[in-house]
Amino acid sequence: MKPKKRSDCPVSNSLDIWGDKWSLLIIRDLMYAKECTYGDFLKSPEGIATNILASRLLVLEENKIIEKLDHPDSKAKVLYRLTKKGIDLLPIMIEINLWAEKYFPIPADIKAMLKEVKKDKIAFIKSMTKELVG
Amino acid sequence: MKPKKRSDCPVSNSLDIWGDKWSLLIIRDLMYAKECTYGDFLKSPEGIATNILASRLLVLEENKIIEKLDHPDSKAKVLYRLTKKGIDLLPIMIEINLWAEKYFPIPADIKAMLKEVKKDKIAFIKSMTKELVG
DNA sequence: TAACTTACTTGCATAATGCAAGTGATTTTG
DNA sequence: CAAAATCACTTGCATTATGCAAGTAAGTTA
Repeated sequence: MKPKKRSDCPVSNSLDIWGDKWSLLIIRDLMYAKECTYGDFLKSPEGIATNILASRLLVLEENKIIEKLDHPDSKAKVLYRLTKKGIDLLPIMIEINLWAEKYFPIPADIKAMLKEVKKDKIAFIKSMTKELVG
Repeated sequence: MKPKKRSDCPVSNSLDIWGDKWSLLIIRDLMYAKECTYGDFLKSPEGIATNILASRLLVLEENKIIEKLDHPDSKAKVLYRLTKKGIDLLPIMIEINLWAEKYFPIPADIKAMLKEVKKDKIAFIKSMTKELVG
């Protein structure tokens, strides 16, 4: 663990963990899929480099945002999952999507999801959290 | 403008603009102060380097998150302000603070602000938006 | 008008990212 | 059951971004 703490600001502290171009995409994948293997992350459309993926996964794990699980089918595979701390990033992720929707063109499937969000944001978060925890 | 667009994902598109360790801190400063000079940003506790600050301000301006204004007192000074697009990042900023509050120790003044937020999030955003726009 | 601010730029060292190839432990296949 | 494939990474190296210190030009103050 590096002695990174630029200030007492909560925003700064948060960015010290996941404030880069890749971490939130890893977290996004886990929110959509609940469980991902290393290879699953590599398949995402943004095309993360494998060494970067390894280093981000390590930082996220060290900070208890994600955790590793044994894969039920094979010892060669590893499953990654969000912890509660990671799942709690969901409101941030949703607000990012809502902001983006206002200013960029958005894929139809995500637009449909955001329609649900806007009906009842709290209910949406609660239900998705339940799904990810369980 | 660089041809940066890693995917159609709204999260990815957003991170392409402000997904780094500094941009959201600049935006935070503008949310607290409404208007900042170049020197004001440099005074923030995280200690951004002046060349990095210049490059981030440029990217944020190119993406219409912030805008430059003439300083009323002096031609030597420049005022930076959030655009509506920038102000609309407020919900994200709030959720980051709320997440951080759950998992880190938080300065008392920010804690007090978050208490207000939790009383009525929508009202808080509306009133702060109004203040920043006006 | 000389000293000082202000908003940057520049040069250079260091760190992070990106790409291609490699490794060792499993797991599947012929 | 040995060889090929899969899986989760590492490693080496080129490129890019960040960080630091110093410099500069326009504008302001004493």
